[in-house]
Amino acid sequence: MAPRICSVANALEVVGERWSLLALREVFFGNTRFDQIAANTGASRDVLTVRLKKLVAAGVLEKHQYSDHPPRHEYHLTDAGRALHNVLLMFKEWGDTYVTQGPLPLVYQHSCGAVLEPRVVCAACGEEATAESLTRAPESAA
Amino acid sequence: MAPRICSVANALEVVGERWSLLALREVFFGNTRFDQIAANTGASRDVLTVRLKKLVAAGVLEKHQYSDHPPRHEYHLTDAGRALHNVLLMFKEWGDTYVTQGPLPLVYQHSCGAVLEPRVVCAACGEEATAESLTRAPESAA
DNA sequence: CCTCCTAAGTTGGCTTTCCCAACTCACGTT
DNA sequence: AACGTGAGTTGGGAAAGCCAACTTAGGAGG
Repeated sequence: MAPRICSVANALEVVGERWSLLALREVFFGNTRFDQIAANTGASRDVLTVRLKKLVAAGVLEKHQYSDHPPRHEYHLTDAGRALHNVLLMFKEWGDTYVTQGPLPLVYQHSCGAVLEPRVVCAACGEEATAESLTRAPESAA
Repeated sequence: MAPRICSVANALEVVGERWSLLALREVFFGNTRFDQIAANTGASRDVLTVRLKKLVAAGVLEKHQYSDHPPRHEYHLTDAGRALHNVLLMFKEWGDTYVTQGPLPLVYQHSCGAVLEPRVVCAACGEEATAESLTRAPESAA
């Protein structure tokens, strides 16, 4: 039997390798340079080189040269990269709840003033989208 | 410099290895047996054995014996496992939008009747939680 | 009873990643 | 001239992953 065709699997092909998401986390934090990313993630430099190349090739990051002499660059998020924020947010929420011990290393405040408690909802009705509230739509292929 | 302490990193320690999330996807789909998971993910059996053990040890899955003679088991989600649905949903959404080519392999319908378009919102105000709408709260450690 | 079948792994051998530390290279800076 | 910095490269060993075959424990069919 061939493995299931699935967008989760497709997404993981692009950003599922070790360090990829942590590198993106750093870029979201504004740490856009190679050495910063290396230091803050803990990834080894050679692997990080490969990961960043792949993320650029996949259109998740863009390499910007911000100085000609000497040549210096920064990595910036594309639209696709920015869209990964939700993934990171869900990982953070899950890690906060089920893995991290003691005080949380980071707490977000939403622009409304409240401490962020993220919820995934259906855009149409605004109700929470839980596993139980979802069924396969007739639009589904295969 | 030591790597950043972060719940995303902590979460990835638990479910960030290759095949872990795909194995969980299968359990969400109701494919709770070893051979089903192996077939539908494409993971090799030895690696899958290790992953499932780790997920059980981490409290994400539970191994249930559903037959004594012969001994047969199924993997079931714990609360922590169920909470990972949001992560999978965000990966699916991102993969659908930025990776998967052609017709989507799976479309969800929400219980409200609409095709699911998931949105991450702040539980307090209901507004979308984007990267720009978030700031570090004073509650944050370090 | 003997053979086939299924579930759930194990095992052996090989290939690919990963990690670490050191090295490079092209500039600046003092 | 010597030193520092950003951004990788390189070499070598350790760890993880892949595949196919094997095992174990119990049905089911003839």
